[in-house]
Amino acid sequence: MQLSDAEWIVMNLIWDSGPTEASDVIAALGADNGWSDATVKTMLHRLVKKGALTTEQIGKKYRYTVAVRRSACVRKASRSFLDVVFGGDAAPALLHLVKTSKLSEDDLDQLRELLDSKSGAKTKNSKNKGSKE
Amino acid sequence: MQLSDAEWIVMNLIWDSGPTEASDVIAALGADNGWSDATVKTMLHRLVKKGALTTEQIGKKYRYTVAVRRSACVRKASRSFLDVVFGGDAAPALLHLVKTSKLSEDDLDQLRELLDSKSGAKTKNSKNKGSKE
DNA sequence: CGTTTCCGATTACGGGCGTAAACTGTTTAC
DNA sequence: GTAAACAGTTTACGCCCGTAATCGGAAACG
Repeated sequence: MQLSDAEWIVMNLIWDSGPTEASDVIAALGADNGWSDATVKTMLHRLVKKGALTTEQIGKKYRYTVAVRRSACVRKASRSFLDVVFGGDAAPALLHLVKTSKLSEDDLDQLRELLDSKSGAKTKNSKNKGSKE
Repeated sequence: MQLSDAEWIVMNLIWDSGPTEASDVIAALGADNGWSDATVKTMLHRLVKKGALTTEQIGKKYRYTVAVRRSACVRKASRSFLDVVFGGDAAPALLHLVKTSKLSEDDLDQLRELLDSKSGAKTKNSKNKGSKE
């Protein structure tokens, strides 16, 4: 599933909130993004058409429900980003992102753990590396 | 500077190779991407029009030279990717990318070092702050 | 009931993009 | 020097996207 920038905003909301009515999407996103009601409705419609959302009719209203897994879309977008900007090479991308991102101590710790878990099961502690290079 | 996917391919080549003639761009990218000569020429022209490339006439031929810094484009694309897909939150993005990427032991070590250097340990040896990314 | 109100569907429109043919001017080969 | 080759410029076209007005049917209100 291939989402445009604006569609990501809508999908992110519905992934976070669960099935949502159009009016709620409009309320939640319209003002914030400067979208008119019509614009939001168009996007919902297009998302249904492309299979990212489904509508179920609840009583007389419709609810929009995600039909694709967020993780799949994230994976696809990430892959595309890596391919386009970094030629598919993840390492420079990660170095860049880490360098340019604000990360909390907690974030850093989580990342360290993840790195270690990817390093065989060696559970080596990274804290004792050479201090300067 | 905002580059389309196809434009990234062209720009990546010229960033890597330095000033390049159209024929060389066509030779390097055309077959590989299934682009006709005309397609490559169109993209070069559009990149000039949008200010990403300049043409200098060397003798009777033209060379296309980058007019924007790669780092600036990478930064912009990364920012946009983070904003769109992860709501601007770098930490989940990094966790995801690390999880889903194949990384060599060297890559992992480099990342660990970088993480450590970002940790409160803002040691006074700030000699490597102007990294090029 | 008829009219207003909601809400989803249809239609619209300009711009960007991928793709590429056609045009034009210059250089080169016969 | 006239034709072929090359290279940059114009024009083209269909699709996606952001943005939105309008249509049409059902519900609610008076």
